[in-house]
Amino acid sequence: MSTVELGELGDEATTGTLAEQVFFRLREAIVAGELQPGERISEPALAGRFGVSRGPLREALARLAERHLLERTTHLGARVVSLSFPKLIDLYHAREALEGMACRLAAERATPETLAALEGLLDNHERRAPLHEGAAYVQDQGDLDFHFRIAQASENPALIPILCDQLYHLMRLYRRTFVAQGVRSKTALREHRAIVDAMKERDGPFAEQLMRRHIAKARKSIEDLYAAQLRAGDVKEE
Amino acid sequence: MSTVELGELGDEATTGTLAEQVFFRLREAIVAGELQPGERISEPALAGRFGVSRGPLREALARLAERHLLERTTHLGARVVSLSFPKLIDLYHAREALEGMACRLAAERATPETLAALEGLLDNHERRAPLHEGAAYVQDQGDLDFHFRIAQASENPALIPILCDQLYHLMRLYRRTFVAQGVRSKTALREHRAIVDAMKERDGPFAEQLMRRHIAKARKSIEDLYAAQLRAGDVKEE
DNA sequence: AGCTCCCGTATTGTTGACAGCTTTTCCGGA
DNA sequence: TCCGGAAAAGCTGTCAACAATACGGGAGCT
Repeated sequence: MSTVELGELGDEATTGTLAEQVFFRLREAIVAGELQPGERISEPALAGRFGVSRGPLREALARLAERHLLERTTHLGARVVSLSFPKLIDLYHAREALEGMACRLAAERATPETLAALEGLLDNHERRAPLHEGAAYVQDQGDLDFHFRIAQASENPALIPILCDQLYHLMRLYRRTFVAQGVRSKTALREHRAIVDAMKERDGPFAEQLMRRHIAKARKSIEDLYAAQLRAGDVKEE
Repeated sequence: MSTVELGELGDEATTGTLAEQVFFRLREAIVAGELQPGERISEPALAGRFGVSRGPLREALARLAERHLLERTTHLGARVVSLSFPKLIDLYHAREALEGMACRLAAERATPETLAALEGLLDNHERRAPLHEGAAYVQDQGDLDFHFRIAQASENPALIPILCDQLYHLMRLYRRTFVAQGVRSKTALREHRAIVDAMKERDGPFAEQLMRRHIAKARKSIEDLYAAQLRAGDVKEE
């Protein structure tokens, strides 16, 4: 139910301390939209819902706040992070930098098997894409899978946590909320192909450049969408 | 005692909940070297030292682990993160990507006042540099100040926390431990000048390129140092 | 009527104690 | 002397209760 291909790529672990379990379950609840963005969180209520005491819960809250999925205010409680177009655009700037670098490193380091797996991933996407046309959900999930699999292939323990533990889940949250820019599905797949090709040629700098342009294009399409909605008055400026 | 110029740039706050205070004090203790890298942390001991109960302390531990200053293992406790050359090199790769982007954004967005302040900062560094030749400590602190002031000037709430809340303190920790690569002081200052010049010309892409080369050069000098120590057998490979 | 002040209520912040796991130590045997 | 195992000590994980603060409503004053 969670991912399209293979297993999870993050730091999941269904076992361990209660604080850990609550951390994962709560994160999933946020990303899945069970707890709406901006919604206030009641500690006693959540503790009851998860069947734990407030101790482990507060530990989980602290961790999630550190990852910017929650915002805590002293004596006032925690709220699910609130979303906005400007924040999403900022996120894409960070992704452009980080994933570009990750792509360069992955191009230089990834094993042939990893590269083949990446290509297989794209084959699957291509095969599935025409099936439910416009159903961008699967496609988007696949897109995230592709991006963060490259992050892992960078084998850089400084980049991976930032991309896979922080930005990845924020992106999932945004995808769930600001749906359906699946318009770029077709051309995105083509760009993914080009990236993998560059990686197979072991051309790190070029792979980085392609990845950066790929993400920058996605950002621009979001900026356009934002500008349009601004003109239509659909969304408050801020 | 803490910074060379102006006030702190992070998220400090001496007041608030106990958990918050402990978080800041413990982070400072780690970065300052009071708690040595790799050292095990006893919750009762630390709780006693800070005069708080274990509840708030554990919240602080969870947050610090999220920022990779601690490593926690179930039923086994927390350890201060252990340092290594490869990790430091990975860190520089991340910085190259992130600070490059931050520099580009700052070049496009920073107010003339901010740019002037940046130049003033460099003037101060230049004035102080020859005073205590080789005393790279102040110089290094100044270097970090410069870099993370640019991060703030990017005005990107996705980049700033990563650079200023996570990488900044890790860098301080490494500087304290793997001392004295102040050899690059002179040329680093020149490169800083060039970066600010590009920013003043509002040439975002060029400023980014300069920043990336600047950080890449620093990384390479560290890689050389590492290779030399490897040959000398000073440090275990891993 | 509207504003201010005050009090009750609910929620967050914090504590101390209990349960389970890990490690250490100590003792007996080879 | 060295090794193995069991008990004990210490630590981490968890809980329920206490303290302090913020929110909501009503009375009283202007």
